[in-house]
Formats: sequence, structure tokens, C-alpha cells
Amino acid sequence: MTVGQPVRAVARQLAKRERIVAVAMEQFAASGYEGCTAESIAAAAGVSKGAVFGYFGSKAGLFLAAYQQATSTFSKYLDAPAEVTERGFFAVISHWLAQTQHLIGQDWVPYRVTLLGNYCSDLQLRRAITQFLWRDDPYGTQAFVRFGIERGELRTDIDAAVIVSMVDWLMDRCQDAIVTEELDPGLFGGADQQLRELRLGQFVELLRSAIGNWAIGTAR
Amino acid sequence: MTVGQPVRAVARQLAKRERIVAVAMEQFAASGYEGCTAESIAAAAGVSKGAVFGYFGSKAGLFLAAYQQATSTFSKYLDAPAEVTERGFFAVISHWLAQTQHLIGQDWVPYRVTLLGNYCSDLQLRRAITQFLWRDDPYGTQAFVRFGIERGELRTDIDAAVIVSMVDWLMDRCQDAIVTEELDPGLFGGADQQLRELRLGQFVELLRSAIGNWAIGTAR
DNA sequence: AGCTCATAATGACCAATGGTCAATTAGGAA
DNA sequence: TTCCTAATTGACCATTGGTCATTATGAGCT
Repeated sequence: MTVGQPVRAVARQLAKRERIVAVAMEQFAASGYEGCTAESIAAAAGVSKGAVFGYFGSKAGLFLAAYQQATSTFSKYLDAPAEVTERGFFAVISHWLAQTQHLIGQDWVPYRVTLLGNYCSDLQLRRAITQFLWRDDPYGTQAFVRFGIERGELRTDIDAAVIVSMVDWLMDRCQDAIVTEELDPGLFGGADQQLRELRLGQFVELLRSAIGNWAIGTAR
Repeated sequence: MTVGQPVRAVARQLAKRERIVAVAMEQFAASGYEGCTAESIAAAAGVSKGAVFGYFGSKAGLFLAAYQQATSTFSKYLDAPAEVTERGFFAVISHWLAQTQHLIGQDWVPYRVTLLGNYCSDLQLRRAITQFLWRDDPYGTQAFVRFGIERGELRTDIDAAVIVSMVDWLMDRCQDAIVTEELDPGLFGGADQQLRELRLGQFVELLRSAIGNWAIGTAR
């Protein structure tokens, strides 16, 4: 192997691993979990099939790595710009839903991969993904809900855990519906930009009604 | 084949088809979609593998049939007892969530199968399931929401379609969480019956806050 | 440079499984 | 009993996740 600079072998391995993950994200996004093979991913990444299994142990392990990589490209809730966060909890929600719409246009690969992960039926893989989400909290939902509670924007007569789940569930499904209409055909109005924005606004309104602290100016 | 009565061949075929579907539900529920094979289902149903593909075309087709059969064992929202429906929309919601807890103890097979269907990653299959749910509306969600609107229990400042999706999404996820803690570990408190009922009550409360018509005695 | 050797990488091979189809069987009609 | 259509079978095929003996690589040493 010809190396100009004395690059460390470890670094090269890391790079190779990353290349495989990147290719895997592409192919999973394009063809679905069952739709693409370990061999084609290996070939596209310029390595052998054995290497893929050497790095990731199994196809599910490879997908999990791709899923984690995909989530890491998204921001945490509280990474929104300061002028948004200072406007409060629901402003942050609106911000990220709008961002989702924009970012999907730029690169839908990570969205598609997380979508696949959220809807996978392999119980082993499903458990691994759930544990990862619960443990790593890649979107920072728990801190975000604490933020909302501290600002007095969220109700406190309901367990924070339930609110976290509520936010997770609904943001999940809402983003899914934006990403693909296969899951909830027509809800967000397809190509109709007007209707789409109206529905997104209604969604935030629903969420506010559900978990907002009604005593604080969430006029109805 | 020894037949005492002159049973019609068509009836026998129907019975065989049903037997295959029943066995498929069992095995899918027990082992997941990938976890069981067309051949083992055929063997358990006492037919050849060829017959299974003859009847259902593909493994996905077989699963779809099992999924539809599973949904048909559940009641529609408005099939709740009269004394429940007359107490209104949210009483019906509470009723079915409580029922879910009871019914799962009796026979968790159909719950597990619908769970698998709701979380399948095969895009082809996913589309078929979504179309089926949208077209057949096996739980009667659309009629149920109309019912709630007619009774004045639901807000009318938001599109009915959004409310239908909201109910579908949340009931889905809530039932999933009841059926398996793998998906949302601990949310419903595992073995702790107290906590479980508390959380279910909070869930209904959240849903009421979100889509209820606040003008009508949904005290907060 | 050349040698050594631990480690990474390879790809032929295996087993499992979804799907096919020519051959066989079943059973109703005449 | 015979014939014929349609259901049924199971051997067979192609694909693919996964394994592992073999080979290639390159860092360190002389």
C-alpha cells in the first residue's frame, strides 16, 4: 500500500470504517434494509465482504452503525440558535420542524436511514436501537423537556417521562410523515406548500395544547 | 382424502387457507417476520411450501393476510358497550386502553402481529399495509372522530384529518408500549400496576388536552 | 534494503431460505 | 371405471448472510 505521509494504520482503519458506514447509509437509504446486500455495500466501499463482517459482526450491526451515524448528523433540540431558544420550548419545536423540511431537500439519506431504523421489524435490532436512543438520547429530548419545565412552559401535573415520550413519539411520526407520504398518505398535503405549512402549524398547536402549561399565555 | 359429508371443495380450500393464516399468525408472533420460514409455517399447517406460495404469492403476501386477520380480531372504536359510548369520546378511548391490557393477557398473538406490521421495514409490505389501513379503516377511527366532533367533544379549529392521524399515532404507540416494553422501556412501569394505570390515565388526559373541545367541561 | 511476523483483508465456501415448476395426486363428472 | 381438470407436492434453483483458511500488508528490527 503506497502512503505518501506516514499515516498511522489505525487512522486508515478508522477511515475505512467510516467509508463503509457512509456507503451503507447510502444504500440502506436507497433500497431499504432487505433491499441491499452486505456484498454490494462492501464492493461499493472498495473492501471485501469479510471486512464488513469483521468490522461490524453482522448486517444488523452494520445497520446499527449507519443508524447511529445518521442520528449524529442531526442536531439536539437545544442546539437551535439562541434567538430561537430564548423564545421558548415551542419556538424550538417549530424551528426544527421547519428545518426538517429544508434539510430533507439537501440530503434525505440520514432521514431515510433513521426512518428505516424506527420501523424495523427485526426484534434484535429493534432492541439495540431502542437502547441506544434511551441511553445516548441523541436528540437531547430529556434535557429539552427539563428546559421547558424550568421555563414554566410545560405542565408539571404529569410525569416528565410521559412528556418526553409524547414529544419523542410525535416528533418522530411528524418527521416521518414529512419524509415519506407512504406512511400517512396525504396528511401533509403532498406538493401543496400552503396546506403543508398549515398542517405543521396545527401540529405544534396540538402539542402545545397537550403538554403546554395552560396558565402561561397559550391562548386557545 | 376421506370426507364423511360431501363437503364442497371450495369450502375445504377456504378452511385450508384459514388454517395457514392462523399458523402464520402464531409463528410470526412468536419469532418475528424474519425469524420464521415459509416452510415451517407450511409444515405446521400440514401443507407443502408450494401451497403457501400458491395461496399467498410470497412471504410478504402471507404476512399481509396474517396482519389483516389480526386487525379483524380487534373491535372498532364504536363497538364499545353502549354505556361506554354514551359517556363520550374519551370514555371510549379509556375503555379500549383498559381492554387492551386485559385482552393481551388472554391472547397476545394478534397484538404482536399488528405490532410487527406497524414496524416492518420492507417498503413494499409497508405500502400495502398503509393502503389497507387507510382504505379499510379496520378500527373505524374516521367514524369515531366524526362521532366525537358531532358530540362537540373535539375541537373543530383543526382539520379532522389531523385529529384522525393524532388518534391513530398515539393509540398505536400507546398500545405498542403496553404490548412490549422493548419499544419504550419502562414508560408504563413494567410490573407496577399502580404506575401503569397512572400513566395510562395521564395519557388519556394528554390526548384530551390536545384534541378535546376545551369549552366543554374538560377541566384542567 | 531485506527479513520477520502479527494483524488485517480476502473471497471461496457453506447453510438457510424465498421462490419456481414439472410431475403427481385428488376428486368430481360421465 | 375412466377421464380430465385443477390442486398439491417437493426437488430444485438463486440469492445472501455469515465463516474461515489462506494471503497480503506494513511496522519494526537488523
